[in-house]
Amino acid sequence: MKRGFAVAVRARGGRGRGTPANPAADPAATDPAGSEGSVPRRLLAVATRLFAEKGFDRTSVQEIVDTAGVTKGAMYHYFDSKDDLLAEIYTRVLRMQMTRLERIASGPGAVSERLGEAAADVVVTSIANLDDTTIFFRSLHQLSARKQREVRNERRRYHELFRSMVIEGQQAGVFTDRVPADIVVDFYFGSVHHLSTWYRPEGEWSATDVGGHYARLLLDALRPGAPQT
Amino acid sequence: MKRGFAVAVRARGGRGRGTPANPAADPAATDPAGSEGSVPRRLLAVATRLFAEKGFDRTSVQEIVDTAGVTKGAMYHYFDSKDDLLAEIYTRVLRMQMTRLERIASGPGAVSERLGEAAADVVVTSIANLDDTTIFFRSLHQLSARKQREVRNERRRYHELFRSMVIEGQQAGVFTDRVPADIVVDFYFGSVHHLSTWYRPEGEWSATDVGGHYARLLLDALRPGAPQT
Amino acid sequence: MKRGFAVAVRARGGRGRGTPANPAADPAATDPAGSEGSVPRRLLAVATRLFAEKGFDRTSVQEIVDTAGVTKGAMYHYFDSKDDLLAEIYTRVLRMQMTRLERIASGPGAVSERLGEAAADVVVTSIANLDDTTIFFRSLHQLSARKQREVRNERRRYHELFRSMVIEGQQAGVFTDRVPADIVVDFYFGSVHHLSTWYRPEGEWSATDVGGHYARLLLDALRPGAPQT
Amino acid sequence: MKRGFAVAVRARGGRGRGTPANPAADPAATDPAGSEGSVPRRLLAVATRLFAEKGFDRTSVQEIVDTAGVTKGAMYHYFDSKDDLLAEIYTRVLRMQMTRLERIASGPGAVSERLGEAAADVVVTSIANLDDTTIFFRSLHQLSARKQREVRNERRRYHELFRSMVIEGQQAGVFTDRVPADIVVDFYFGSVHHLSTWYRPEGEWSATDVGGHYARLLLDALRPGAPQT
DNA sequence: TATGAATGAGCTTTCATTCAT
DNA sequence: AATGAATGAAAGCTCATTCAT
Repeated sequence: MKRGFAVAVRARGGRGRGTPANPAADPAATDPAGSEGSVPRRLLAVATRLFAEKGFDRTSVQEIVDTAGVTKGAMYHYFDSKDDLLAEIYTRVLRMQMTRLERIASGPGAVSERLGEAAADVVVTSIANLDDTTIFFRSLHQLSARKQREVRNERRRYHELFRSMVIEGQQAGVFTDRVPADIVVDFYFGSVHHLSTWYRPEGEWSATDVGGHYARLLLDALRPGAPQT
Repeated sequence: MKRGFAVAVRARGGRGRGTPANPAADPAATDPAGSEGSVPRRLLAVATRLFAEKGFDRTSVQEIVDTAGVTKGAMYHYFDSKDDLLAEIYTRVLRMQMTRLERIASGPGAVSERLGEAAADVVVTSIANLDDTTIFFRSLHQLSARKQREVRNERRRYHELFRSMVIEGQQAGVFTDRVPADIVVDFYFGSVHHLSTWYRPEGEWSATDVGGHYARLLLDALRPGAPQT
Repeated sequence: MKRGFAVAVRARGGRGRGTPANPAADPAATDPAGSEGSVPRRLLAVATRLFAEKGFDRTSVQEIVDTAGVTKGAMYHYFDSKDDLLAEIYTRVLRMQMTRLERIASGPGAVSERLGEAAADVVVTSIANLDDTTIFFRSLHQLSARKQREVRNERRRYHELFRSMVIEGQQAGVFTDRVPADIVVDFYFGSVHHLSTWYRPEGEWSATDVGGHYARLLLDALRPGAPQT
Repeated sequence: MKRGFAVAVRARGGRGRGTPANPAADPAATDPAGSEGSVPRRLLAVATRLFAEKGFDRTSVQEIVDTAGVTKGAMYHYFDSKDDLLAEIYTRVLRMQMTRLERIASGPGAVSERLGEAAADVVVTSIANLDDTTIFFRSLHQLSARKQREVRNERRRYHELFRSMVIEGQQAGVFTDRVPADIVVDFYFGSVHHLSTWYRPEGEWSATDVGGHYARLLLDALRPGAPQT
């Protein structure tokens, strides 16, 4: 994104379900479609939806600006390129999830409680921002090499923090160490990233249900004791 | 794929195996169908590698045929479209995985053994065909609506079979039913599909290692007994 | 067409209505679709239908051979090119119409009777071979320059013969010469060539009706006497 | 045509008026929209000439834009497709001819005078726009099904108006009704549409000559009285 | 007499981006 | 802060024709 613009787009729920993940930050809720928020905000919101729906490469800049009700000139005034729009979405998602994880990991309580809370929270957040989740796991390779590296590094830091809780529990004997912490983390986040391929808001389970079940599965898998044959 | 061609491409795993771009310069012309298998076979192999490396939309037909050492006309002689190439890859993967799962599920042994074997096998197979795995979870939305439906149906059948083992164990009391079988299955296959985002053949773990760990995590999560808080 | 093949395709009616213009030449009437007559005959028949339906440029050789139930190799065995197919159609039409006109023009009877018969006959024949008529007026420019010249020359001979009857009548005082014979002929054949744009076999008028009306209009326009203001 | 552009191209007749292929080499840049009218206007003019010369399918978009001295992007900025260009030509011709006929038909004077004037006028107009006339009768089937229907409907309205004059004369006894008015109209417009296949501006007759002769033939054919045998 | 794989040139269309205003 | 005409490169696909068999 071009320097000098503070955009701070609020998170938007998956495909139309407005489930703000951070409702406190929602300023004006009286926005008819097409004129909500500032121009860059609108562009980012529209791009997120379209990228999730049709994929980055199949979404044209023309379509984005038409849907946002602005012109190409306006878009190129705020963003360097179409890639920039995608990079901005990644930045926003990473920042949000990192912030939440840091708060939980540094909180009080036993490590199993903190890990459980973090595991459930990332599920709930991923569901609340299903479009972001879809884009995240599907469009990484469409980012520039430079930006891909940035994203991967940031992601690694996130995984490290999560992993440090697993290791803490293993060292304390609260979790089994039959499976290396690295693998546990990749195992779990694979499940989380794939939520967008099967979760439907109108379906049987709420985001909280799924968060609870996923956390349960993780914690139970880490229970010490004789392995299941 | 156009009717009347039996292609039977064998699964190929890793990336980077070069295919001469200019087979005209190939002196050993004793191979009647080019430098590496028949033309459609070569096209499918090359397309798999390129789609996994760069994504479907970023791989041009020109690039595919140049790499396979044929012309566009030849490609369109065997395949209806670029989409058809992708569809063929999906068909091949689905058939292979379904066949393996059916064999394992109908085998002898306790349900926990069969589930564990199936869980490990799908990991090993996914790693042996990492390109296929990458394409599978990333390119579904680039298939035609019709073909997408077919793939999803076939995939559902696969999940059903896997789920039936989970349920069998839950009813027998071998597995806990704290988490619904549906969610267990989606949880596990999320992890499996995402193997391609982190697994590196040159890394610390063999495919069998990972298969063992993943199966272990699944079975342990299903162990009956008091839940971990 | 390649030398050495006698094809002698019988005329076929417009779009499915088998109204052979020259029924005496029809040898075998027991032909299931797809195997009627010799290969070149079938190709010509199929090409005629498709060229009339979709236009020359929009009909692919593949489509022609598929419909005729043969392969491309077979087609190129009998015809030099796709253009050759079209040229053959023109040759056939021209020959047929010229033969008929020569017979009528050299017959007995008053010039007005002969002109009327010729005028009606060309209408009936054009309707009986509506596909040919459609192709004739629409595809001339798709012929090679060489073949175009041939067709135009042949056409000129045909017009000359028709015109000679008009002039004969004008000189005999049976027809008015208010309008030059040249223009009368172009005027009339414009109407005839356009039959294929409006005439429908299932419609109100039979081919004979239209032939009668067209001949009537021509003869009445040529009646001597005070002009209509 | 894309919404929002008013093009209003004036009708152009003969062929061969060259348009510089390389307007970049045009020093007189005071004309803000290129060397000859606005870009869409130029494209339409060039397309009309080329479609008439070589046929719609044999004229490539590349050829059109090169001749007009613009790029493909520019063309697709103003027109949805190559078909759209053709559709625009049809719209223009239909509108022009309808307007003229309406003016004449609703004018004063006896029906025979009005019919004669209309008959001569359509000839003169068709000759003044020979390219349009060529395209009109030859390319209808290359239009989209939707647009074809529109054109046919508009054409039917035109024919209806012309036919209403014939019927008016027949009912008044000024014209014979030996031949149904429907057939008279199709007969006459066949002749008119085919003008482009034989009329040459450099030839023996002026457009007015031909218009007079054609109208004469029509009116004389409609004269009441004993038919010519 | 016929096959059908393969060619290679050409087609229409899309699109991110620029730039004069 | 914003417009929208124009660019230029590349995309997917079609097709008449050839040729070894």
